[in-house]
Amino acid sequence: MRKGEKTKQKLFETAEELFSRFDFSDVTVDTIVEAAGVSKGTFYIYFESKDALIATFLSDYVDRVDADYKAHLDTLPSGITATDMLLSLIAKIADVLTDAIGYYRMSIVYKIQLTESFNMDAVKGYNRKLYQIFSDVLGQGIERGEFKTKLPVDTLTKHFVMALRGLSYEWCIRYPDFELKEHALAHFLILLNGIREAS
Amino acid sequence: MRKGEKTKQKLFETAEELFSRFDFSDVTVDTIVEAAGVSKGTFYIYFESKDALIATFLSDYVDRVDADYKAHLDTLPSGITATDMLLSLIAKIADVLTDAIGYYRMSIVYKIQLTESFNMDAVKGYNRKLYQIFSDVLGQGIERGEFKTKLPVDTLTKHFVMALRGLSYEWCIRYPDFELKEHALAHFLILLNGIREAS
Amino acid sequence: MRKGEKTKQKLFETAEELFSRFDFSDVTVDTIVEAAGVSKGTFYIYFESKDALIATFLSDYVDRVDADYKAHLDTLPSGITATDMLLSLIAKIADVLTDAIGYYRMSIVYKIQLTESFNMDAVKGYNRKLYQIFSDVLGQGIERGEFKTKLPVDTLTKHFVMALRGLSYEWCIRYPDFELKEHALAHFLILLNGIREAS
Amino acid sequence: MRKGEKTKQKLFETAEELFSRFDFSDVTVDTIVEAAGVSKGTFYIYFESKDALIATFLSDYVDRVDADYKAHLDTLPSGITATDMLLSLIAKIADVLTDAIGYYRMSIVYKIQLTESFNMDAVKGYNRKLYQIFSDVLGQGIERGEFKTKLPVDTLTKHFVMALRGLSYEWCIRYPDFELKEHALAHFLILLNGIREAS
DNA sequence: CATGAATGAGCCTTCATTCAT
DNA sequence: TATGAATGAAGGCTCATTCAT
Repeated sequence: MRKGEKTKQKLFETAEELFSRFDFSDVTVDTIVEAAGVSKGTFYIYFESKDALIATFLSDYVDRVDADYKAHLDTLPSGITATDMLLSLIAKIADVLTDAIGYYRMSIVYKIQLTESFNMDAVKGYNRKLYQIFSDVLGQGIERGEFKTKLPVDTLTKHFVMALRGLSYEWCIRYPDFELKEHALAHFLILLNGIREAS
Repeated sequence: MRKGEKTKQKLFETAEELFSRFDFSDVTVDTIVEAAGVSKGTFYIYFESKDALIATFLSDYVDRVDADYKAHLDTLPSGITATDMLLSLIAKIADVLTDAIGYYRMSIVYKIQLTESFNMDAVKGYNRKLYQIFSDVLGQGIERGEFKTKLPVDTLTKHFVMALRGLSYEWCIRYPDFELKEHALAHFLILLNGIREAS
Repeated sequence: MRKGEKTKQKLFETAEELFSRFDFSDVTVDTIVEAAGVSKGTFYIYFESKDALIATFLSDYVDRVDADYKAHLDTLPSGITATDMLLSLIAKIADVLTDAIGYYRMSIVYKIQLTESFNMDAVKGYNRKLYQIFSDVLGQGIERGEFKTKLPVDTLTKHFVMALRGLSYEWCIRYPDFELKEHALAHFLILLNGIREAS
Repeated sequence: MRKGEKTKQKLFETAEELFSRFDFSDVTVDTIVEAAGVSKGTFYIYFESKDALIATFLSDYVDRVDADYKAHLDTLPSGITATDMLLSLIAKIADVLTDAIGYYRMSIVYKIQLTESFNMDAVKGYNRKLYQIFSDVLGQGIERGEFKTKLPVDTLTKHFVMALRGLSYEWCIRYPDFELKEHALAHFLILLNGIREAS
């Protein structure tokens, strides 16, 4: 727990910082250890390989972001409609992506998900917290009769999360010519409209 | 002109085959020439660089696919509703992606779009043929009063194409646990529902 | 004598042009044949190798330049002193180097002489025409009692030609901060002063 | 720090040895590491690139040689004439070139100076130690009235250093048919003669 | 005479990983 | 725990030369 833990943490934080600025393949083990001020051998004491480090990094990442979204939802007044909750959540997500994460970091996450090398179940799994959040809100909307669609909640959830992903992806590849928040809100208005009446 | 063209084609086809199975960065020039049965020097007679080959590959790719979609639309009976046209197109696209292209190849295309190294304007541009196709169909739907939304056609088009991209992306990263066609049809039903009434 | 000779000449002239602008090693056989508009195979019909071409090129070169100097000397009035003849020759040489040949081409010649790969006897041999010219002029100066030095003519010649070479070399490596003509005349004034009296 | 330094030195010395026998472009990194008995990767730990190695090599080189000349001059008795000092220096230089450096290594230095790729200012600059040495001696000669020329010291210095360069160059390209020491002394006698009287 | 497709050794460089200390 | 020297396979690319047509 002493020195070793500290060294590992320093390495990890240094890597995080570098990953947020450069492509994974452009961040070499040399770069990391030099920036962290430790030797190359030390790196391999704490991480089995460069890939293992990347996997850990991404897992951590997603956890933090999701916790942020959950916290936001908890701040909303209880009397609000499901539609407004959802739109508020979308706005929040757009803000986080735009301001806190940045298109570059997001691009990396998307790219990594397309690569088989890493086990990214934590990130893309249906069990991710974000799914739970969407599911909760949509469930409330249905219960209250706000959404009359006959589709089951978990199906709806999948569609909505997927739409979010589509928007984010679009933002990444069109950056900086794509206003994420504006497009996202417009898009979800269509979707919400689509589930308001029984289909 | 005979032999040379043949060799170039052999190289290209070999590369295509390898690209469909491995990551671009995992397909080396050495791999290609060995598989094609020619020398390394020969490769550089026909392709300026590895990157140039990749760019050509992707460009070719998108062209073929879009032409396929256009052809499909032309086979539909003229009396069909815009909604049905669109759903038929979606079904066709899902089939093409699933059967002809394959999730791996598609992953590559998505990944490459997240990389700045290549000029993939041809692929991601709003002027891609696919946009035109969606735009045409949606325009007809509005003219005929089938879609009462007040959103302008080109805005709608962008949303629909984006949704398609979101679906495809999801399919790529969930493969093989994601029924593209089924999800896509369901998703577009929501979207179509969302634009049927004036919002 | 027909077509073949023409092709060889075209190749040679193209090469000459390229050699005057780029380093030998930067002029590839590909460059030459492309510029000459012939195929690579053709090149090897007329020249045994790239090196052989270079050797021919340099030989030709020196011949032309020396003939130029000789011609200049023949235009001088017969009553002129040996000192003035020599200074006039030096001025002429400086002009030719500066205006007709250029420092780049000259650098190449100097460099090639430092390389064993080519047989540059034609260029550096004591039998080069330039030696003869200097020898003639110095001989006249001694006969007329203009130069009282006791050194034999051919020794003097070697010293003078060498001094010329030193000046040219200096010019090459200091270009463009070295006024060749001015320095050369000043330098030869010292040398001429040095052989005017018996030593 | 022990082992590493040793390896770097071994690499450097191996390179030196190879550079003294072959052209820079003929000495490949492969050649060097094989001769040094280390792996290719090791080379790049200690030298940023092949060019960097060459630059270091040449810089080192000139430094050593100049220090040698300076040391020699300091051994001369103080009562000696400037003329004798200079001739002694010339003799020393000729010896060093002939015995310690060798015509091949010298050829390399001359060749490299004709190449723009390297920043050889250290070698060819007027501020090189050798210039200072010549300048000092010539200055003394003028002060003492030994040289009555009206040319300023620094002009004289340039002419003399240039003459030395011309001699060395001649030696390089005529080797082994050129007695450097003998020719150099004879040549400088002419030059010294040329500045003894007011011109 | 001429072509141009094909060769392949060679070049410089990178980088994840190992291991003796 | 930590070091850092050493590795070597791999990468993309060049170019003088050959040879079947």
